[in-house]
Amino acid sequence: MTENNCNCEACDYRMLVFESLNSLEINSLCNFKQEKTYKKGDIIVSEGDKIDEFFYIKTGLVKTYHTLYDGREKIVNIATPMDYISLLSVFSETYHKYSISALDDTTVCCVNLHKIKEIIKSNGEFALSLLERISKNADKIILQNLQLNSKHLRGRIAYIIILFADKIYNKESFVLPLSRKEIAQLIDMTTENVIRIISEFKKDKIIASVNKSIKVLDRKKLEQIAKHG
Amino acid sequence: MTENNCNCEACDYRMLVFESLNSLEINSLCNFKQEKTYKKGDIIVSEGDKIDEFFYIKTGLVKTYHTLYDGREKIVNIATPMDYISLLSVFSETYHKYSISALDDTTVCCVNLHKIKEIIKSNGEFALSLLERISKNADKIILQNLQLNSKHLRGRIAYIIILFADKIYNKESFVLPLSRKEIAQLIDMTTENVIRIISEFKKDKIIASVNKSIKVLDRKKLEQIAKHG
DNA sequence: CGCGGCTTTGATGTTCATCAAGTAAAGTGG
DNA sequence: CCACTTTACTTGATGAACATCAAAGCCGCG
Repeated sequence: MTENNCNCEACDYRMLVFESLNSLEINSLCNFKQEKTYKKGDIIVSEGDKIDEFFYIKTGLVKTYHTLYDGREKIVNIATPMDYISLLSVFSETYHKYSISALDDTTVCCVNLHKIKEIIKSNGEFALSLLERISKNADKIILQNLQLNSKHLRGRIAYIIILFADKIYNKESFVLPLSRKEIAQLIDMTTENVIRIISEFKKDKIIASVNKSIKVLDRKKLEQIAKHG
Repeated sequence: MTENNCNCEACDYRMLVFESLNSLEINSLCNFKQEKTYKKGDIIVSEGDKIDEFFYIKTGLVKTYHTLYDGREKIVNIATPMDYISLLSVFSETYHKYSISALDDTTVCCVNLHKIKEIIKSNGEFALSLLERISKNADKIILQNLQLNSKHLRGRIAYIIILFADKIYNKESFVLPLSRKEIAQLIDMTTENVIRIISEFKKDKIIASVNKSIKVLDRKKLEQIAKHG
């Protein structure tokens, strides 16, 4: 991980994240933030770490995951640029309940949490917009998990292929940022079955795939499996 | 459902929910709220309803659930007095994504959402406390689902028996507010298997149970099953 | 008092995890 | 850069966990 600093007032992301802050607030915030860059695979946050920063992704991709008592890891969310990656815990807990690591080279803006809270207290407009964004994020996670759990394995695989194609890459053809094992951890199944089902989809000409590259061939069928599988 | 009004400034729940509001704010809010009472089984909110109120439970018990495309229902949360039952959607969506119904005779305080947002904007202290409470709630739901899904059926049943004993009734002996079918919908399994496993627990003297009453007999064993089952 | 929904138990079948074993790929140290 | 180790990927065979189906008793309610 490396750190560097930047000018918040001129920051491209200001509009997207802190649009309701005025120049004064932005500048006062500027000294309480750090931009950090991580390499693919780097751990950004470990479960149990003290929470004292509020994170959002500027570039890259990260996974949020939780380790169960027996060592199994469950991936809770994949976050893309502009997402607040801290989940909700930041405002309700003192220690992180989830670990976060980089799936790709990633730049994160880390803002002092105490300072953020100060601004929430003094700027209600900002408080509300934060509440809205964080709510949406948590809601998405809850609903997504609910949907996934209601499906058979084939349906889950179809679901996440569509999710990556639509929500993350906006392309019918992309390179999966996750290993088979990580896909398994994301959608609650075994690595073996992830592989088996991807192979089936290939055989059935629903997708094409070499290693981690995926190309959607039969969109309609994939959607049907995602829904009814 | 019946409605009636009450004096917010003298409300017992004020401290717990709106503690950071001053007399002026409370009184201005008072005209924008309604207390409603529901009978066991009544539907409080239906999926698709427009969101224009913010709810919290004063007395009783409710379930929040989502209906899947094929008609199956998944229970997302059981809310007890003082809980905000609107989940997060209230701040991020215009239409409810979940239905809410009363598991018991229930009194709900419904506050005009527009008014709440106004107060959030003008009172940062309130905004922050709301953010904290809502975050905690969503976090609990996410983590609870994650834990449940990582367990076998016996573990799930043990888990929710403990949950009801500890978090809802604070007693080793209680009457389940849910039917077998609803338990199944809460912890993702079939009604038949809920029944089977409860029967097993009875046979093994881990719990005693007649109809919907449950009494924990072997706490240690139950906890062990909840963890490792 | 009969109908529909909830509960219960048993028998059967399917889905999925586990185990095993082998190949390919990707780090690691000399 | 090559042997070496480790980690990821892949396929098949087996068995366990769980859903589904069927059938019957129970209870509340119009």
